[in-house]
Formats: sequence, structure tokens, C-alpha cells
Amino acid sequence: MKFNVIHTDTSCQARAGILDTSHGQIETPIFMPVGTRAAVKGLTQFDLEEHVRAQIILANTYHLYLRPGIKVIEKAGGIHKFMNWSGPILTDSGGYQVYSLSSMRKIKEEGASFSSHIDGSKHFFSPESIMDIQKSIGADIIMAFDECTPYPCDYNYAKNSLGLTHRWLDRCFAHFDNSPAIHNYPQILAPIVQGSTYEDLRIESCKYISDKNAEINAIGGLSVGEPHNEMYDMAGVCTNILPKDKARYLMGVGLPENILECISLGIDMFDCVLPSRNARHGILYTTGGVIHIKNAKWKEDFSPIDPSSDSLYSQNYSKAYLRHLFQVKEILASQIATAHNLRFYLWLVETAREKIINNTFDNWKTTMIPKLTFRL
RNA sequence: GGGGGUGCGCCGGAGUUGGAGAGCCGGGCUAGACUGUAAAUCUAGUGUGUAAUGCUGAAUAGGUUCGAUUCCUAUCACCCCCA
Repeated sequence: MKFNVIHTDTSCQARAGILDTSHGQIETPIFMPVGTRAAVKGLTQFDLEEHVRAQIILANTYHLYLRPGIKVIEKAGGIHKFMNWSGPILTDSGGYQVYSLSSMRKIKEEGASFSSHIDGSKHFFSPESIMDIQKSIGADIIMAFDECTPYPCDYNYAKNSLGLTHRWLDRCFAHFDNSPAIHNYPQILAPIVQGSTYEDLRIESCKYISDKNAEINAIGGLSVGEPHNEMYDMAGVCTNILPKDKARYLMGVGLPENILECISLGIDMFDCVLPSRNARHGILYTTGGVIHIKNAKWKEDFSPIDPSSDSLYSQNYSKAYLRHLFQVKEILASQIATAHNLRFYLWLVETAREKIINNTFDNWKTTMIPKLTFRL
């Protein structure tokens, strides 16, 4: 239940650390695969553990509340047992759904009401109920209930929304009972910085969040369509203020180059649907660049997907075969591509950690980014 | 061999029956998008082209007509029935 920075790179703000959770230690910087509905689409937990070598995965409170329902997860003995994953888990609060499902929800001071995207039924979430639900789900790290603002966002809207997010945050902490009653282990409650792309709001929010003295501080409301430079600017504003001895989690980021840039700004934790979703859509990330595997140019390329990868999938399956699997819509296409992309992301952060410890992160990052963004 | 029917774009449908369309719906193909997952999804293009209000086009070749995918003739292909 503690975060320790073990080394900060001498050439930038990148840090290597260790985060203790109720289900094990996480070496940072880390990328967390997203498994919204208690499943990383296309992968078994054995793939995640042995192949991808994920250290922690995400799930989503809103989606699990709707299906299978909280009672089922309680009866299963918590989400770890339910999904057969014994490592650390983080649940997002549903704050992102306040943004992504904005057409089917209404926000009030008390909380947010949703019409279910599945059957239209009405549901109401308050900071208090979200804390209770996340307690029942039983993830190691749980997120405060916030409003993720869209981009672009009017200043007054962002300011008012930030006030609401802060009041909801106080209610989350007031209601959060960390006695290990239900699943017999403690959880970490992480507050979330908002403030859209406005520096003054971000500063105000970071100060407000820092007072909670949480082991993890999250930065939300970025990677919602803003230019990369604005994302980096805002992340940098936040890491300058958020306490150095606490973990920093940049929610929803991102592309490989986004992750390297933000590590150099002092971010420790990332999650993003891109490697898994784009894998299913035929986009592969490699050390040599981005491959659109469905493109006709790969039809007769029998070379490995990524010969330099440490993944057995990427070394042994050919580009032509994987393209064929996409052409004929075989489930195996998604499985191989997802395994490849997520292993690549984990390799990326593992290597970043090594470079940080050797004080060579910044140089490595500078040489890597042109390669990562190259379109093969 | 005789009789009947049907033929359009890469493929399959629907529809027009003298005032027409490089048009509709699927599929395929070719690209693009996706950042705390309403996403194995969505968008676009798919005859030709000097890019245009252009050209060619409804099996093929003729004919009738102001005008033909539509009507007529012949041929070809496929399907059904009879022998």
C-alpha cells in the first residue's frame, strides 16, 4: 500500500518505482491493459500473465455494475477470483462514462444518472455509491468518481465541472471505508486531477488533490482529442505540482510516443484501450514502426510480424498469415494481434524502466520516437 | 431436337417495362479513423476520365421511335419443361 521511487533519471523527470498493492508489487513506469468487462478482449489470463507479462490490469465499475451485477461479483468472492486473475487490478469509477456516454446521462450535484446503454434502464451513481460498488468489486486500486470533460471545453464549463469533481472527491474520501471487511484486504483510493486544458485550473486541481495524501494521484481529462502538445503541457503542469513521493497515473494515455513523452515528465502509470482495440482493427505497434496489417502490401510478406520482439506470437506468425486471418475474420487474428500489441507496450515500459535506472532514458526516448511513429 | 424463361457494373439481391442511371440495398475489395472500451466498430472509395454540367454503359449486333434497359429481329450464354 505504498509507492516508492527507487530512481529518478538524471537527464529528465522520469522515475522508476515500486508500488505495493494488496495483490503484489508493480514496477513502474507501467502500462495497464484495459479489461473493461473483466476481460482483456481476446486474451486469456494465462496470455496476460505469461505472454504479455502484465503486472496489473483495469476493469470498469459502470460496466461491471450493469453486467454481471455487483451481487455476482460479491458471491464470486471479488473480481480477482471471478476473473481468475491473482495480480493487482484497478477499477475505473465510471467517470469516463460520464464523458463517453454523455448523451445518455444527466449530471447533478448529487451524482450522475444514466440510461443503460444495454437496455435503457435508469441508474443513479453518486460518489458514495461508486465507493460502495468498487469496494464490492474489490480491486486493489479504485478511482474517485469524477467528470471527465470533453475537448474542446469552454473555460466556464471546465471550472464549474472541476468544482463538482472536487466536491465529489471530498465525498468519495469521506465515504471510503478502507477497513478490509468484504474481501479482507485494503484498497488504494486514487483522486483525479481535472481542469481540461487550462493551466490555472490544472494547478488548482493538483493542489486540491495533493492534500488527500493518496498513494496514487491520477490525471484525467486528457487524451480526449486535444493535440499532443497540449496533452504534454498539461501533464507537465501536473507533475510539477503533484507530490514526488506519490505515484502519478495519467489516465487513458496513449500512443507509444505519448507514453515515452509522459514518462519523461514524471508519469508512472498508464492505461489505454489503443493497443487492444487497434489490434482488433489490424494496427500493430513494433520497434520499427506502425503496421496496418490489413493493407494489401503484406499479402505475400512471410516474414515474422516482429522479429525483434520477445513475443513468441510475433516471432513465429508471419505478416501474410496474420493478414489472411484478418481477411477471413478469424477470431485468431484478434488474439494474435492483441497479444502482440500488449506485449509490445509492456516491453516498452519495461525497457523505459531499465533506461531510467541507467540514466539514459532521455536519449533512448529521442531515438525511439521516430521509429515508433514510422508508418511501415 | 421442340417449347418457355432470364441476361446491367467484382459478386448477390431489389427495382424500372417507352421519358432512362454510371442509381438503391447487401457482400467483397481498397483505404482511413479510433487514446480512463456503447467499438471483432465506424467512415469513405470501388466503369472510365484530360476530374467535368465529361465519356462509355442494362448479354452481343441490328431495327422501330423525338427518345430504348424496356418494343421488334437475329445471335450468344444460362435456367426450366418436353422428347
